[in-house]
Amino acid sequence: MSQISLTFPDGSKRDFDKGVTPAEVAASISKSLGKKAISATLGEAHWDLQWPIEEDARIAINTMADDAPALELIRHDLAHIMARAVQEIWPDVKVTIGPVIENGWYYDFDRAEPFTPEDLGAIEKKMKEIINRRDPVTTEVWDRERAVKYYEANNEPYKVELIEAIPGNDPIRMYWHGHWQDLCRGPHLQHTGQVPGDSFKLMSVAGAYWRGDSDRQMLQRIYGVAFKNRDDLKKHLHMLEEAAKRDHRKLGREMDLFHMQEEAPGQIFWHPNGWKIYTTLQDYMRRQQTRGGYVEVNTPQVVDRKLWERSGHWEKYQENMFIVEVDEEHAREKAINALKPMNCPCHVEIFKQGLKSYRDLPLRMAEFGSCARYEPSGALHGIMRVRGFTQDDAHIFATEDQIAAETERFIGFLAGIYRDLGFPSYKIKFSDRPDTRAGSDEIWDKAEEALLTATRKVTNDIELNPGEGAFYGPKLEFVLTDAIGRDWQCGTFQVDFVLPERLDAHYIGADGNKHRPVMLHRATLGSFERFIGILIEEHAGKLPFWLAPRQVVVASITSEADDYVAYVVETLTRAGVRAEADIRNEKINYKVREHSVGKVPVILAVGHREVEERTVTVRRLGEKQTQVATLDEITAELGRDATPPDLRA
RNA sequence: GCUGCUGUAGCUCAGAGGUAGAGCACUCCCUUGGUAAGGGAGAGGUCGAGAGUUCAAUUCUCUCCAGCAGCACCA
Repeated sequence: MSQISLTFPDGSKRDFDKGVTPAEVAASISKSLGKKAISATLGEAHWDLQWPIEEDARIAINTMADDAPALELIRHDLAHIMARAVQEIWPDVKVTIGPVIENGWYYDFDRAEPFTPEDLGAIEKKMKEIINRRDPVTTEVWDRERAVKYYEANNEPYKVELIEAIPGNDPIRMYWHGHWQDLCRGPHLQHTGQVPGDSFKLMSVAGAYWRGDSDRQMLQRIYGVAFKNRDDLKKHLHMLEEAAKRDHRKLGREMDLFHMQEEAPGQIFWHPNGWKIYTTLQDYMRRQQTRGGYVEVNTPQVVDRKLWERSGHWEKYQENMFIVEVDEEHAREKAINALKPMNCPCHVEIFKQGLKSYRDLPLRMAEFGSCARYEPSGALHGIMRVRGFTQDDAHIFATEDQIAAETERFIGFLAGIYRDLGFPSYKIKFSDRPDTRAGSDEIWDKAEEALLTATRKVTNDIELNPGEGAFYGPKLEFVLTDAIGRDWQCGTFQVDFVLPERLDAHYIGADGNKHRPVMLHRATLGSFERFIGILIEEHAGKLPFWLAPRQVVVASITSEADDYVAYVVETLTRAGVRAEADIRNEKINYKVREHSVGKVPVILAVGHREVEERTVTVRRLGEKQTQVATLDEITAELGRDATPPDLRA
C-alpha cells in the first residue's frame, strides 16, 4: 500500500498508509488525543474523523477545545438531530437542508401543518432524548443512482433534487445518526452523545422558499442556537435581550422621536425630537457636501411616466413605484405620473440644460432627494426600510478617466463622515459584472479596476459579491450593522454607463466633439431614515452630544430655584446648547429618572446651594457621580460639545 | 409578496361567548424634596376594520388592514 506524508502544526512530518483516517492518525499520536479528537483540519478543509486521507497534506487534529471546528460540528450535528427528532414525531415530514449559521443552525422542512411554539418544545425534548442515546454517526460515499433510488423509495423528493444539483465529480455523501439517515457533505461528530445537551435552544419558526426561489414551495424553517456550554448559551440569550433594548423602534418611542401608523405604512411621522436629529444631520451633510465640491439641486416629486420609460425604470420597477394618475377633470388628457423612486433621471435632465463642456467635469450634483418606493409589505422595518425616505444622493458626471479619482475621493469623503458620526469601521462590499449587462467589457474592466484599487487604498477588507453588480455598472456598498447584527446598506457608489446613454446626456470634449459622460451614483448616509435608525441602535439612544435632540435639562430641586433655572437655560441657549427647564413639582429623583430614560445626556440640578454659589450640579447620562461646576465653566464646555465635529476649532 | 405569530387605555400587558382590568404615563390635591419612580384622588377604551354564526361577539369563523420574525425583494 502506498504512503502519504502528513505535516503537523508543529512542522513535523510523518508517513501514513494512503487512506488513513484522522481518527487513526489521532490515536497513533496518543491514546488521549484519539479519545478527545472530534475532527481534523486538512489543509483548509474541515475533515471528518472517518474520512480517508488520500494525499499529502497539512493536518491538525481538532478537539472540543478548538472553538471554531467544535462549534461547527455541534451546530451541524444538532441540525441533523433536530431533523431526526421532527421525523420521529411526525414521520410524514419531508426534510430538505439544514446548514450551520452564525450562532446556530436552521433546518427547512416540508410539512402541511405549521409548527407551533409548543411543537418546538416537543422537538427540543426529543432532541435531548436522541442525544442521550449516544447513537454512532457513520458515513459512506454512494454512487448517484443508488442515492437517488434510495430517496425516491423513501419519498424524499427534495433530497433527490439536491443530489441532482451536486456537481458530477463531487462525492454523494450519506450520513447516519443511528438509524436516521441524511444526505450531507459533513463533517460530523462521532456519536450524538458528543453534543452538549444543555446548551442549545430552538428559537423560532419561519417560512423560507425552497432553494431561495420565491416561485417555489414555501417550507418551514426552524432556527436554533447552540454553544459549547450552558454559560455561553445564557450569555447569548442575555445579549439578545440587551440588543432588544437598543431597538430603534423602542427607543424612538421612549425618546419621543417619531411614530408610524396604519394610514401611512412605511412612512414616518417625525416628532420634534426626531426631527432635530434629522435636521442636525442634514445641516452637517450640507456643509460636508459643499466642502466636498458638490452643488446642491432639488427636483420634482411627481414626474410623468414618460421620463421613467426613457430612463428604463418604468419597465424594471413599475411594480415598486407609487403611481399617480391625473384624470381628465384636471387635464385635457389622462396622464400617468409616478412619485420619484430615485433622483438620477431628474439630475440628468438638469445636466442636459445648456451645453456642458469637458471643463465642467467632474460635475458633482447633490440632492437631499425625497423618494417614494412601494416596498413589499414584508420588507418594511421600522425606519430602516420605509416607503418614503430622503437620500443624501448625488450624481457625479465625469469622463471615464475620472472614475478612479472620483472613487477614491468619495471613499475618503465617506470615511471622514462615518468617523465623525461614530462609525470608525464598516463593511465594504464590492459587486462586479452580472451576466446580463450593458457596456463593453473594456469599460467594465476599467470601472471595476477603478473601484477596487481606490477601495484597497483604504482597506483590504472587501467582501466580494461576484456577478451582483447592477446591469449598468459595478458598485460598492458601505454596510452598517443594527443591534442584533443585521446588515444594512447605507453608503453606495455605483458606476453607470447606461443612463447617460438612455437620456442622451453629452458634453463637448476638448476635441470639439460630443461625448457621453459616465454617471457615478453615490450616497453617503444612504437615507436619513435608515442612517438615523442605525445611529440610534449603535449608540443605544445615547447619541453624541451634538446630535442629541435634547442636550440639557436644567432641573430644579426646590421651587425657590425656578428663576435661576430660567437664567441657566437662557445662558446655555445663547451658547448654542439645546437646554430646557424642568421646574415641575417633582422630586429630583423623579426628574433624574425620567430624563435618564429619555436619554438626555446632561442633567443640571440646581437647589439653594447652586443659586447662592452661581453653580450647577452636573449629572451625565450613565454616570452616577455628579460634579459641581460654575455656570461659566459648564456653558463653555457644553457649548463646545454642542458644536458639530466639522465646526470645532 | 410568501409562511407563521400578534393586534385590548398614550406605553407595557392581563382577561373572558353575557358588554373590560392592572402598573406606569396623564389631570388635580398634599408634599419643597439633593441625583433612577414621595402620597392621595380622578379622568381615560367603538377591545385594528368589515362581514358571518349566535338570544347575545371584544371573545368563535371568514375577509381585509397594520405590526413582528424569517424568506423573497432592495434601482
